[in-house]
Amino acid sequence: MINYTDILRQHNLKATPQRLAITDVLYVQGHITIESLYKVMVKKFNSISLATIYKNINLMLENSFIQEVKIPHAKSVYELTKENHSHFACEKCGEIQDIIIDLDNIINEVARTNTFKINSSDLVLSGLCKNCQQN
Amino acid sequence: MINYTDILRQHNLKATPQRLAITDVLYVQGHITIESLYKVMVKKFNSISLATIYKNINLMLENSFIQEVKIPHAKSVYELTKENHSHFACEKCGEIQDIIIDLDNIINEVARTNTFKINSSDLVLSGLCKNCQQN
DNA sequence: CTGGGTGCAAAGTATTTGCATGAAC
DNA sequence: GTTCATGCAAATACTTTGCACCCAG
Repeated sequence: MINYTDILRQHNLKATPQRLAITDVLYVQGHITIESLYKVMVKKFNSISLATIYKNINLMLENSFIQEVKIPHAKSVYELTKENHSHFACEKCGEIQDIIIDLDNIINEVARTNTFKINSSDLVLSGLCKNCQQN
Repeated sequence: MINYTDILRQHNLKATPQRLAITDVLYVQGHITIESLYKVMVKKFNSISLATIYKNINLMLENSFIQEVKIPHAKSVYELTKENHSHFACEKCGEIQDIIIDLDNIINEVARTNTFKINSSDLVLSGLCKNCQQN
C-alpha cells in the first residue's frame, strides 16, 4: 500500500483512515463505481456511511486528485488522476482498462478546421475484452 | 417539420403527438437534456408529465432510434441516431456540436496492439466555442 | 485545543413503476 | 375493439445536507 498521506495533505485534505483507504482502493482497483467502492469500504470500516464516500469523492474531484470517467451504457467510474489517457470498456463484463492513445494529431486537425479551442478530450472505446470474446 | 410517423412505426412505436413532438425537438435542437426537453414539451402539451418523457426516451434508446451522449462535468444530452460522429462541448455555455472525425486509423492501431475487440467509440472534446473565446 | 471529518438521519433530486383513463390503429 | 400510450401519484434510486460527536494535526 502506497502512502498517500502527504499527497492528501498537499490537496488540503486531512489524511483520515477512510481517505487513505479510498485512495488505496483506487490505486489497487484502478477504476471503481461509487457502489463498488462503498461495498469495499464497508469491509474495512463497518460503520462507514455512503455520505462519507460521496463527500470524499466530491472533494477529491474538486481537487483534481481523482477523475470521473463516464462510460456509455454503464455507471461512472472513478480513478486517480494520471497522465492523459483513454479507456476501453468491456460491454459484457464491465471491465475498464486504460489505454494510451496519442490524439494530438487528431486534436490539432480538428482545431485547425474548426472555430473552437480544445482543452481536453475524453475517449472511451467499447467492445469485448479478451476473456469475453471467448465465452 | 419532418414527418417521423413512419419511422416511429418502423421502430414499433405508435406515432403519438407527444412522440412526434419529441422527435421534432431532437431534430431541430440537435442535442438536448431531459430537463430542457421537458421544458420545451410543456409549452406544446401543458399537461405532459416527466414520466412520459422518460418512458419515451428510454423506449427510443432501446430501439437505437436515439442515442445518449455523456458529457464530462455536465448532464447527458440525447440526439437522433445518425452516422458515427464525435462531439465538441463548450465548457462555458454548454453548447454541443457534432464533429466528424475519422478514428479508423486509431481504432485499428489500438485493435492491433491490444487483446480486445472494439465495437464502438465515444469521443467528446471539451473547450471553448467561438463565442465563448471572445467573451 | 481547534478545525475539519465522520456517521446518522433527513432532505433533495432524478428516475421508474403501477394503474386508470384515453388515444392510435 | 384491442393494444398501447399518457398522466398522475407513489415508489425507488441516487446524491446532498445539517448536525452532534470525534479525530487529525
